[in-house]
Amino acid sequence: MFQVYSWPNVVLHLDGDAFFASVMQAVYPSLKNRPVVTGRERGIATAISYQAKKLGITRGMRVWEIKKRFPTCVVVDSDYEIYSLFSKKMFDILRLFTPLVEEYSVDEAFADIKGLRRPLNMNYQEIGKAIKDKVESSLGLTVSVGISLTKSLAKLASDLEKPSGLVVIDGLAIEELLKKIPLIKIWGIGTNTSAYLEKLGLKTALDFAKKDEEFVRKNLTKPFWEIWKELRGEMIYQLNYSPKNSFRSIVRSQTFAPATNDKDFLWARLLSHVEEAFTKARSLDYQVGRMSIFLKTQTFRYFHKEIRLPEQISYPLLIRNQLKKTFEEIYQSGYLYRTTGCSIYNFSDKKVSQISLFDQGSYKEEKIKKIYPLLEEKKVDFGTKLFDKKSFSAEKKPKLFKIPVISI
DNA sequence: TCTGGGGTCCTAGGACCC
DNA sequence: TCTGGGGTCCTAGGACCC
Repeated sequence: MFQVYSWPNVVLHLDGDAFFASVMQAVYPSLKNRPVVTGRERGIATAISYQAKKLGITRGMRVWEIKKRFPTCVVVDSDYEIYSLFSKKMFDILRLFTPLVEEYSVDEAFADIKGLRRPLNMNYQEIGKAIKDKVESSLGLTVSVGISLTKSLAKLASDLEKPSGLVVIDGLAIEELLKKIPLIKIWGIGTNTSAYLEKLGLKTALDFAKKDEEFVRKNLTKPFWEIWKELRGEMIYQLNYSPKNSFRSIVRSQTFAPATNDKDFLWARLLSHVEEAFTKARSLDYQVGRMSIFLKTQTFRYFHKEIRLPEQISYPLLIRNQLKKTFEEIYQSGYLYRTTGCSIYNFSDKKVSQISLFDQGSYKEEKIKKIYPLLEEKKVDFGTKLFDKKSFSAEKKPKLFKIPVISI
């Protein structure tokens, strides 16, 4: 049933252990071997060192609660620049062994190590060990490594003996591995699908992998068929070696406490999210083809609507009226809202887009472009109330400033 | 896990057209 | 005016990941 020929493909998964917390411990020796939590600036535990996990601290726990209940725990601000520096070093070390590296996220990478046994004169176990040792000794933190026939299997393997684990699963060992894995632990199967599969009588990854194709096609959609194949040792997910420097969408959102139905407040937050999203788009030289805005209520209802854009744009000022109109459509006074946000997508590259001098919209856009830097500096928001971002705190309601109307 | 913020991909079904 | 059938495009929404 499973792929038994040992190594049709060899995928290595490298995963930093409690990465953000471990980086902090590597950078600040005083934190070594101590319970450490990052995310102080947000008031919520983002990453938790293994020592802190032992105390019972979990992701999302409030910082005040941690300080109160676990006084020995050190809570620090996140430092994404340091994380990304360590991330880069980690990937560079992996590249000493093979150029075929996919940087999957800041703390995870896949590598194709097929065919390296002979040139390195090591078996796959030894190659994994060499990579792991090199990363750990160079960076002063631990990582876990999984090696198997597909990405999905390699990911399960790396997770099996965390922290500082090294697990190699060849074709013959797949069944033993999957036996131990509950459905929810499979990459790509979340709470909904695992609950659904349990209803159909399955419990483990092995139960799922053992089902025949007809069952999978009848009961599940394509993404799960792919996972099913991957678990059986058939490589469906190819590695992607191109650096991640493009986006299909950009989201900016913020949750505040307490929830509110203050319309001016919500509108102002929303506008600043739109500005932020477009600012990032401009920094990438993207023009924006589509966008939507959303509100989430205290009871986790989600209201959102797409805004029709007349053309590809770079500055949201052009569509401020539609924005306002759409906001009015989704805002209902009967709810308390906890989150506002905006999403922009359908990008085109500004450099290659055509700008016609006779095009009314583009002309207006050119004009806006000239005055926009001034506006950004002053945080002018064209006739509505605006919040100074620095004075904004999720805990207390910010002050309102009245800004004069400017027209162009 | 009582829920922060930033992403990706897939699919059903309505609108519209012939 | 009613009717059948099929294709494509688009949007909302679901599910999942780090």
